Amino acid sequence: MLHEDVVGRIRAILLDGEITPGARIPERELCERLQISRTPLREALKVLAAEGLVQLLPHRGSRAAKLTDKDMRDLFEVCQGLEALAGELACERISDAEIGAIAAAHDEMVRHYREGDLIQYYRGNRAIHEAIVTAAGNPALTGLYASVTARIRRARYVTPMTPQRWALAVKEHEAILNALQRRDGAGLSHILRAHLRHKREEVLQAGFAETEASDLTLRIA
Amino acid sequence: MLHEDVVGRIRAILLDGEITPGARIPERELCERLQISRTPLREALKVLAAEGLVQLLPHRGSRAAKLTDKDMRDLFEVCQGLEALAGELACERISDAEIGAIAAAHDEMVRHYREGDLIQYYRGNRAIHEAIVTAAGNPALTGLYASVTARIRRARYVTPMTPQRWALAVKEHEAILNALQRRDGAGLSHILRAHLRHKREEVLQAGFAETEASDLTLRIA
DNA sequence: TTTTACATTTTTGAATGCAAAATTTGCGAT
DNA sequence: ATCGCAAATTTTGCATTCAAAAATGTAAAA
Repeated sequence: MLHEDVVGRIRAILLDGEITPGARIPERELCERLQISRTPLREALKVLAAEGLVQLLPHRGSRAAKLTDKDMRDLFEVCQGLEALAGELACERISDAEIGAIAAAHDEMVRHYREGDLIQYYRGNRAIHEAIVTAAGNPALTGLYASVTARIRRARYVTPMTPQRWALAVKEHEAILNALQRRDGAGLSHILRAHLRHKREEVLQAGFAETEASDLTLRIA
Repeated sequence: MLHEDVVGRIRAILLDGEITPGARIPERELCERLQISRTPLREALKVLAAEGLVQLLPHRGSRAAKLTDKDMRDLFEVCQGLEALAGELACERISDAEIGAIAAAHDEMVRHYREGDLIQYYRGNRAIHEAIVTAAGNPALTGLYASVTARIRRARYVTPMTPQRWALAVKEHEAILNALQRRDGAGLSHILRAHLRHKREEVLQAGFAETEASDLTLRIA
């Protein structure tokens, strides 16, 4: 009843950016806060280290994993590959109902775009990508995807979203939905790669930042 | 000095099949054998559970993860996707020296094929695939690939290797090397997918087995 | 003879304790 | 005043201990 939650709670703390990348993770403090002893906490930290969210230094405690630019590029590449694979598989297996749900989510996302609501747009965007991965019907793939996106998201970088980029992203999403509806696996795979590549370029251009999100910037994933 | 090894040693025990899939993992026994207390052992088991090699049942201990046919199919699909991605990236980044090393490994593998040495053939085969993934120069990808192949390998299934299949595999490997030498990413990606698909078909046709490897059968990965 | 209820044993999950390593602090010398 | 070194404190890693849950075994009743 204890250990299962602990991993999730610490993961949430890391993803929320409450402990910033590279910062030390104070065992005693977390123990008090979560009202647990060090044993389950340390077990959880080992698990998170295996996931790549935490870095364990022998006799020097654990830190929130600090990702370099190279690490981010690598993760984006893998994310791209996984999404491309998911897209192909999804086209073979997705049901009409699932396509309908994604189409609905897409329309809602486009509405948020028209309203200029970037936060809701990103939320919808993420939901669509996750739905495609889920539609692949491959739990192993879903798990790896979740792990990779978690690491990317944790990086807490910010990127300016220009009107041009935003318009391009929406356009690409139209193509994604279209390919999905035609169940064109190869096509979808191709579009997803381009889509992710564009996103990656934004991110790497922007670099990392510790600043909070302002009007036109937002951490994405 | 303790915990780092423990995960590796237990992983080795699982990969060697010393604890068969589905079997319970006796904590006390392993503690005595590894000469450690339960704390680091349990930490290691949690890590391996996160990797998918171990299954944790609340208040019922841990078991070596039992993979269903579906699980295997899923893992093969992911493996395919990762290798395809690795192939593309490798073609962009691989050095002439690395290509040379892979070509040498390939020639050696073909020699083992000609000699009918299946065990050495598989060893070489695996080395080549790993070299391609490494050549992608993406540690995140390498890590995920290692995790997926470990889970597949651990399944300890056997598959009969017919002369036809073997010949096809070698032929495909010729194509793989060729695409790599031409740095034809798209082509390599395509070939690797087909290659893995064939391998998967063998495996799923054969199903799982607990029997030991005989002359013409061998567990592969 | 079979089944069910209960007590015992075993095993798991978490807390605490202890030794070693690292960081911090304080003191003295230059 | 600053640098260096050593002692003290903190923190980490592992072992041990303790409580709770599950498995097992036994006995009694149908």
